Amino acid sequence: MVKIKDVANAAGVSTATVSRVLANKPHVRREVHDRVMKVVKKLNYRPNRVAQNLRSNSSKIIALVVSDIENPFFQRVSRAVDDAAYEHGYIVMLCNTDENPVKEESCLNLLRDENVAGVILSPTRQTIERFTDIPALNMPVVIVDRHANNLEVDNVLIDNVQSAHILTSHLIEHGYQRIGGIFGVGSNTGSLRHEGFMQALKDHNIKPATELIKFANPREDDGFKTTMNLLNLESRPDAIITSNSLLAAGVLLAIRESKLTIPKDIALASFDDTTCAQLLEPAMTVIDQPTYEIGRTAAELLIKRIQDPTRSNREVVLKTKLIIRQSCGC
Amino acid sequence: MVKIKDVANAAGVSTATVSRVLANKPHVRREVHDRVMKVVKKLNYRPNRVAQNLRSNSSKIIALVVSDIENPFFQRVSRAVDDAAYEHGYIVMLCNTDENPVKEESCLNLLRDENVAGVILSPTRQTIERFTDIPALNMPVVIVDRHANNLEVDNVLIDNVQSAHILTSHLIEHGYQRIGGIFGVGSNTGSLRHEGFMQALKDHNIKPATELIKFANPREDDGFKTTMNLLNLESRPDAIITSNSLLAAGVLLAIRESKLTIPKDIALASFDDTTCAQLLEPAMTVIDQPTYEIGRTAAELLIKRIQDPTRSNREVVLKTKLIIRQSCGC
DNA sequence: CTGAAAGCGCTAACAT
DNA sequence: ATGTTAGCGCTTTCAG
Repeated sequence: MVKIKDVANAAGVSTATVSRVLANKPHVRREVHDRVMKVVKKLNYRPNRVAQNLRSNSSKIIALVVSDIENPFFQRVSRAVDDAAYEHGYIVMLCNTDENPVKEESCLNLLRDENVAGVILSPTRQTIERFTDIPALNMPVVIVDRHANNLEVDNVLIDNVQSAHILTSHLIEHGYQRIGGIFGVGSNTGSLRHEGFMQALKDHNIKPATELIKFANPREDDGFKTTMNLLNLESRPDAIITSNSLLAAGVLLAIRESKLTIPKDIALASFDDTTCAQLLEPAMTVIDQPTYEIGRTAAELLIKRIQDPTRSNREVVLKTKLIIRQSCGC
Repeated sequence: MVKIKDVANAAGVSTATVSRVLANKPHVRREVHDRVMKVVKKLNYRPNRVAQNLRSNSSKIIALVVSDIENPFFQRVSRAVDDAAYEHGYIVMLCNTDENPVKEESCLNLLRDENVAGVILSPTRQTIERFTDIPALNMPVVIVDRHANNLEVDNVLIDNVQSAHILTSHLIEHGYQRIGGIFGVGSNTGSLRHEGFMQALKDHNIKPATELIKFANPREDDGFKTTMNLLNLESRPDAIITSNSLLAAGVLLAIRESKLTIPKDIALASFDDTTCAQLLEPAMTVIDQPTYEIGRTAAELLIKRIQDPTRSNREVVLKTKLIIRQSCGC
């Protein structure tokens, strides 16, 4: 492993000069600069990032902490974060919290111990509630998926309440009356989307059928079980809305198991436009979130803040889109 | 930021003792041990991992380098790697190469500069061909998806050739004769699966229709375009096999665009059992790879090697499973 | 414009 | 059993 001292010796300068050259600092004679660079190339020297980090207290790693690594939403976000990071010379560390506050905290601590430059966090509900912990992290944080104005962080999100309202209203306006809803339990987005859902019912003077409104672990199997219960009710729903694509998959499976037909017997609409939502027949009506944009924006906000910690905080709200397909009979 | 010296002072011992206590080293009196731990708790001391890394030349970060972060296969693998890493106190860094050797090399170099403990790599084809570079990395490497016996690495893989053979034979044995194939270009698995495909045709005395056998970027849009070409041939295929789920999605879209029906007009079979493959109607016949197992095995092999670098290298071959569904009319 | 030297926070010989 | 001390590889004053 060739180190800065080797380069300095070979170039006949001090390590300080090599360091200056590599950091493109001023006050180095052109001739010396070139000589050093030549040696760097020749020896194939690469600075030890760990030593740089320890000495200068700054790293080129950003972290992405998500609640479910297998949710297509976060997959697309990761891709965007990775792209943006790579463009700026950062690499990304990915952590999965499984919506578990203990795991989340342990993960955040570990990241701080590694002195990462900053983190993009999709916080669990509990974390949101004791939000004051985040400043204690003492590093730049961008929060995705959740409004947090009284905090020294940037955030990027969509209007979950409004989006759920639009999706629900769409169903109502096409004649559905007994609309069931399955929302992610313990997740921020789940409860916000529930809120929009309820509001839409209210705005259309529909009395919510509480037995049709459920919270479930945002995964396929729980979506399935919950739906089976709904379908076995005496008066089953004529439509179901879910707060993410994993739940929707479970609903679909349950509907099929029950030999019902979409949209004739029951309609289905969900958040997140996945490939699968398009491929299904009938294709699914969804709220499309700008997932790639969310990830890229978060990464760029974070990198800007790392470069200028005094920058004012900002909140970026991105627009969603209702994509109307055949799963609700339109 | 409280450091080891603060703990030492508060406990009335030297930093060496604190270090010993924290590392659970022997030769520390019980009483001292307890006193130190109490101070650690009280001050909420957490060792700086960067300093530890620099000094002891060992880190608790493992890296996962994949060719396409959005491929469901790697998503499931990531989850497994993340789970295993977390259990052993490691965190994982995720890098995406887009099957681009330049990006891959830059990424690998960066990881070495960060002194990561080891990397799980799904190498690009080019890298495989100039395989000698990997030892130069000078860190433990586990290769997934590719056999590499003359190299000081562990690897975990499936039998791609055999799996493709099984899938192809299944179609042949159900009467399909003009079988098209779309394989990922530039990817290892793509060419191995192509090989198994060709072998199966040969073993069944079917003359391969070369105009039906294509290599494409393993993504939905290229799967679509390639399929449109195949379907517009004078004598179109009666079945199509793809080497991954992204390509299969494209094929499906193209078949639908062409108003053909699966499996009546054309059959379809693919690698990777995704939720979508199950949800579709007709559901898709696939080769199911044990993705979670692959990721977990890779992570465990890596961690074992990190802990014992002298361990002999090994290759783990995991079994795949043919899942027969309705997309090929059985 | 360049070099000498201190030190980031920690671990591991080597003493005692 | 515990303390002293010398670095890990780098950046950054401070002198010159």
